[in-house]
Amino acid sequence: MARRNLSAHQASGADRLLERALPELRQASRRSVLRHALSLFNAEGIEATTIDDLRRASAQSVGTIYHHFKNKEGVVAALFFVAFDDQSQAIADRIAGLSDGRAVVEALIGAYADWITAQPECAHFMFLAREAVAQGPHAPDLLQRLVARYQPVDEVFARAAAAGHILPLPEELIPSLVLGATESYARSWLVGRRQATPASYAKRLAVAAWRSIT
Amino acid sequence: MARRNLSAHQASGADRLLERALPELRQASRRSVLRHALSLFNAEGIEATTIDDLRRASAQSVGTIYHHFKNKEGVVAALFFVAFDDQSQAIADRIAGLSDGRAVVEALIGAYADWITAQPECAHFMFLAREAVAQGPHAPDLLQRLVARYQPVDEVFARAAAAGHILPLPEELIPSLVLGATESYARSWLVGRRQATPASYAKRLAVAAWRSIT
Amino acid sequence: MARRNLSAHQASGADRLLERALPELRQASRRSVLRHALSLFNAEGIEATTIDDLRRASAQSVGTIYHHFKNKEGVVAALFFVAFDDQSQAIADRIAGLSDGRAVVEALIGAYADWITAQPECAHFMFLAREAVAQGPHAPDLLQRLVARYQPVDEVFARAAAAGHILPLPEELIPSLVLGATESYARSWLVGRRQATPASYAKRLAVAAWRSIT
Amino acid sequence: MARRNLSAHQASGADRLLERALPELRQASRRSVLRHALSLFNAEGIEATTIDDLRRASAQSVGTIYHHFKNKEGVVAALFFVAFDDQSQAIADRIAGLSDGRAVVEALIGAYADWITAQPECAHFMFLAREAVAQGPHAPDLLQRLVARYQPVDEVFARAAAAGHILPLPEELIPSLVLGATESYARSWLVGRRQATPASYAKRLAVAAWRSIT
DNA sequence: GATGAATGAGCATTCATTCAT
DNA sequence: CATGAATGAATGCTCATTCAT
Repeated sequence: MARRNLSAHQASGADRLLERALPELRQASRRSVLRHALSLFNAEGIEATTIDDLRRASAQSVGTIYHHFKNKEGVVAALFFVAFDDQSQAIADRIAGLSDGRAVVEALIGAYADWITAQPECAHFMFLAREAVAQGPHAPDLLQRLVARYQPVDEVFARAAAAGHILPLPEELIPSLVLGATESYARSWLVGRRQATPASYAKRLAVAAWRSIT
Repeated sequence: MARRNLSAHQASGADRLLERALPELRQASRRSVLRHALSLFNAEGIEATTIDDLRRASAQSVGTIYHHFKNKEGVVAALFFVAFDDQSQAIADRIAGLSDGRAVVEALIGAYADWITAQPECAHFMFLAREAVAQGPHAPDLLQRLVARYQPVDEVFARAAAAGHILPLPEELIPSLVLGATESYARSWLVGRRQATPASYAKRLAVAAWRSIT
Repeated sequence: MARRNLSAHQASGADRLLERALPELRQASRRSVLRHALSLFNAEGIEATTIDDLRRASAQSVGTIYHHFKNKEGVVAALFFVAFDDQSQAIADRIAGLSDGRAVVEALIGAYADWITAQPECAHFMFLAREAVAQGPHAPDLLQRLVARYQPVDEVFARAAAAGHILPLPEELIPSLVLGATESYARSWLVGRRQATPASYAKRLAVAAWRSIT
Repeated sequence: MARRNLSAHQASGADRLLERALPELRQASRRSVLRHALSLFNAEGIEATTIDDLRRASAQSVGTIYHHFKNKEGVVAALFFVAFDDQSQAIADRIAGLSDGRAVVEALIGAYADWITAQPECAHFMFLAREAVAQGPHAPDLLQRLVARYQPVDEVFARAAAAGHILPLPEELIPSLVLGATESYARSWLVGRRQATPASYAKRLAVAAWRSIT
């Protein structure tokens, strides 16, 4: 059951992320639960991590966990959205102002690869939790955020396609062509099957993505 | 909990696959368990499916399931390898005799997309079970089969790289560049987020893959 | 879990009763808790109603509930005695001044049936809570009030028995003979198994009660 | 919470009843659970009795209890219906062949009072569990059995009413007039508020019942 | 007095696995 | 070989109550 221990050397990455997301002092117990949930979910798997594991690791009471998150599913969702939103922000920051297709592809893949490399714990957890969140009661939240994240990208691509700068591809195929390879490599790296960081391949992945749609 | 019902119109696909893999008459009970396990794992999730669900659906006794598969993990692994091997065979059949890089990419992606389209239940289950198998006691089996499957492909790519027909890319990056987009699209289609079959995009995915490494 | 909804058309009955019992302005929060406790206890059952349900419905804080009622058992007891006392008053009003056995039976059954018909919510709750109160720390309170309520009736019956107007029955049997049928019918009506109100049968029940002891 | 301990001197009554109902050797574990459930439910209350109490008292495993009864609610229902059916049989035996209204009233009240006196544990539990069963998933079972039990009685009363031997009373009022007093006294006796057994008053209760409807 | 965050013992129930028949 | 009754550790979750602010 145990996966590669991602927490040792990058703990501070996730810590900083959580402090960014939950800055208030009164959120300390909330943050403690999420911080340790991240490690445990990654190390043991989501289903294999019990509320009691969470309680013990975060030094909070069961009641407090349920008070803040309502549910085990609520802990998963809260953590997922904290990570998702941070990732979205990183992407938005890098894309802001760009209108050239190629530049957007580079920015998107760069931001994605860099964020995953900087936040391997969160990134790994996002792959773990994604399907559960997409099938759970927070599915609408996820959908709305996905639309918001990719809207600027979609618009640039639409204009690039209209201008003939990229191939006239079916719309539902483009996301896979652009991000499929990066996601695939990131996934492999996160589970320890690859050595070099996604960030180190960002350029090549961006070039390949651009070539695959032009 | 329930995912898109994959079984209705393609039941015969998985049925035929299982008959190919377990042809003997005495394997009928084994086959029945695997057949219904496939549906249940896809519909409810692997962890959410209980041995008792399996017993009820397959009309076998608990004892029989344990006799054939040793434990629940054994059912998952058996089903996974039946599907994996069938997929490997489909790929091997299509690649056999090819030595041109481009032709191999087309064959590989074509075989992969076609197989997934023909066996959506098995394909979906493979995505569900992959991490569990890769972490479980059958990890070595999986590794060995992966090596065997991709050895011919790797050799062709190595020669193509040496001949300068493809870019001199890091070896660990190539699988993601070649199959990442296809896998990404297949995953989305299998959970119902895409309409057109992977098979229908096989050509375009192959072209994109080839362009991304040349 | 849900019982027949008693609250819709008779809400005002219980509201008036509570205003009679807790007239002071500062009792508003107390009254609000009791008002909503009545509905919830009837709808969900006493044990199934949580303090948090009470808090939400009454728009009070947990602390306030505990301040006023000490604990959950205290809410039950307070509500029970408010209802009990109102019912006792209705009976006392109707019996006052009567000394004839038959007239007392008619008055008692009439008052009882009328009160239950006018206060179905309170009456239903009294059946729900009675055993709990009789076994709890407020048992002496209940006993004392029961004695006080039935003392005038008992005296009239004792004189009637001495005068030979009613049968020489064992004392412990009389309450059941007089009120058993009315209580039985009221119980059935309150849970929705009978259509006509207890009040509409009060006359017949009184006649039957009188005949059963003469 | 604790009620009067009914079990000490009458244990054998309930034991015999359960052996009548579950005679098979293989039912031993089932019977043990029901036997101890009866005592615990009566002593502590149904809601206050935990599955773990049942497990400990009956010396069975949790799994066995759930295997046999599915639920805590299932234990309650099983016990209720064993008692109910035994009571129904006692009534049916006494009523069989009677066609005279008065004789039927006497037989019904006699059988009822005698059974309660002989089976105070079961009788007490029936009062405890009745509403829960009537509201739960076994409500239809209860309804059907009630109809079956009282059908012969209803027919005799209908003929007696047609012949003018009893008053032309509303049908929904009759059960309360006939059994209300007996039920009321039995209830009081079972919780220890009365000394003399229901059986010892059966005659008087029957006379009173008959007078109340004629 | 009023508030509501925090507590943690306790509960019903599940389920993979065993093993006597 | 096949069966399915029996097991009991483990789990997610509830909820009455407390108490610092």
